[in-house]
Amino acid sequence: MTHTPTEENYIKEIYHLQLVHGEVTTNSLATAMKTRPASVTDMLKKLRSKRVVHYQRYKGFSLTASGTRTALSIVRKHRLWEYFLVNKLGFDWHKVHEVAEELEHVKCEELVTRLDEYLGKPAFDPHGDPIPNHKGQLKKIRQEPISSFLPKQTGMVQSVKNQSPEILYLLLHFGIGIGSKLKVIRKFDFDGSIEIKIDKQPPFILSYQVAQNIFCTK
Amino acid sequence: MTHTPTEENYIKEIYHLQLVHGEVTTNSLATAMKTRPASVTDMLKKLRSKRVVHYQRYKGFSLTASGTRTALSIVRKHRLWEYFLVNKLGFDWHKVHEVAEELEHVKCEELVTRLDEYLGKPAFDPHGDPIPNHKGQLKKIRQEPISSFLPKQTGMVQSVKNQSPEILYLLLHFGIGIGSKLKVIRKFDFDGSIEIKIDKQPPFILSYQVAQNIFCTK
DNA sequence: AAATAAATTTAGACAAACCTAAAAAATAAT
DNA sequence: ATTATTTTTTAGGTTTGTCTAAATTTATTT
Ligand SMILES: [Mn+2]
Ligand SMILES: [Mn+2]
Ligand SMILES: [Mn+2]
Ligand SMILES: [Mn+2]
Repeated sequence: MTHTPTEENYIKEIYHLQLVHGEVTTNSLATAMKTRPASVTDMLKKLRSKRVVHYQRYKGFSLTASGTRTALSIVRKHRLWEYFLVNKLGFDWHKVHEVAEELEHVKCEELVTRLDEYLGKPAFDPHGDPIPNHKGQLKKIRQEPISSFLPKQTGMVQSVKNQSPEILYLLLHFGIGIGSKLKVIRKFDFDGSIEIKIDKQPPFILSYQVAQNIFCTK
Repeated sequence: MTHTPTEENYIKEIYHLQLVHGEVTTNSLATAMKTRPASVTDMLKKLRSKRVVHYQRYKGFSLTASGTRTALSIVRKHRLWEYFLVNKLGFDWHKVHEVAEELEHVKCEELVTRLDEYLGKPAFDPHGDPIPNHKGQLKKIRQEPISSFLPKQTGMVQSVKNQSPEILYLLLHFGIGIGSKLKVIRKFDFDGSIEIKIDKQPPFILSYQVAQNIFCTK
């Protein structure tokens, strides 16, 4: 079964919303897709006819097994391209999502296979998100937000939850990236902000909003 | 001015037809685009309103200066991606056109610049066609079809005119690629076929149809 | 159990890119 | 100079993905 770029974007978004919130609704999908609920309903009928979603009017919807496989293959392409853009072309990590949003729709199995090989079959994208392998399998890593770490504890950055260009750009300027080792110096109860130290850099303060989004392993 | 992928494909095709035949007509463009003359007329009105073509009904059309610049930038992207697919990902040269046909529409100036840098600012694509530089300038090479060479003359392959996957695949199997040194052994007047020798390979015969399409420098 | 509010779907339209069939203009042939 | 042929354009429709406004169903309050 072949899908239009628009269908693929819907499929990917349904997958993400299911993963993050456990469920999707017409409204939440409309918000995520920056479109109207009526348009979502139209698309759901189309995706149902293509066996991508289970859907009964007024009763909700979810990806079928085959729809999930499709979603994973799109996510795979998206993240492989992001990896390419950052690690081969030297893009900053906050500029690649938008471009990968287009590249992910290029239709060519051989391209995905060769790109994967060329990149060395990476398991994580530049934002620390797992890249599904050719079978759709994901590597999982136990990780906690740095905001939950205690003073004197050290964590290694594994991923960033909120991936807006704004927060990624901020982290770039703090010198924080995937793999950075962060030591918690102290926490300020008043606003939840945290003082952080990176080796060979002066300590600095992260707001709670930012710290919540930096996921680390101990 | 921003264009849809469809508009871009029309612009590129108008450019090619103008280059190869000196002119374009509604019918020739319809054939090239695998669509109907009526659809071409619709698109011409749209492209005129976007100042891409000069167009008067029943009087013909041609690219404006700005339309030509746009065409060159699409050709540039197409050929850079082809170069990438062959020289970085290891694709065979007869499989890349179709994929580049999609990649060329990805909208990101920085991507083109970085890709160009990454590839070493190549001047020719895998089929020997010139890649416009960032200013839209093309390198030209004096070249003749190997069918016009005389016995005992040697030529170096610079480009292939007909670029259907079929002829490219055939050449691949003969071991002929850009840069190959071909020595003409003899020519058969009956059908125009030519006996060719490549160093360290047994001689072989090329049909006139094929020989006509292999362009070489002396 | 009604009434109200929220979520979802339907109805009807629109723009892009395509189509077929018919009309109009340009070109070629007599 | 007509007539015939070819080329191009218009007229009117279709499909995809979008929209707004109205109707319907479900969920929440009272
Ligand atoms: Mn996308
Ligand atoms: Mn990512
Ligand atoms: Mn194209
Ligand atoms: Mn080429």
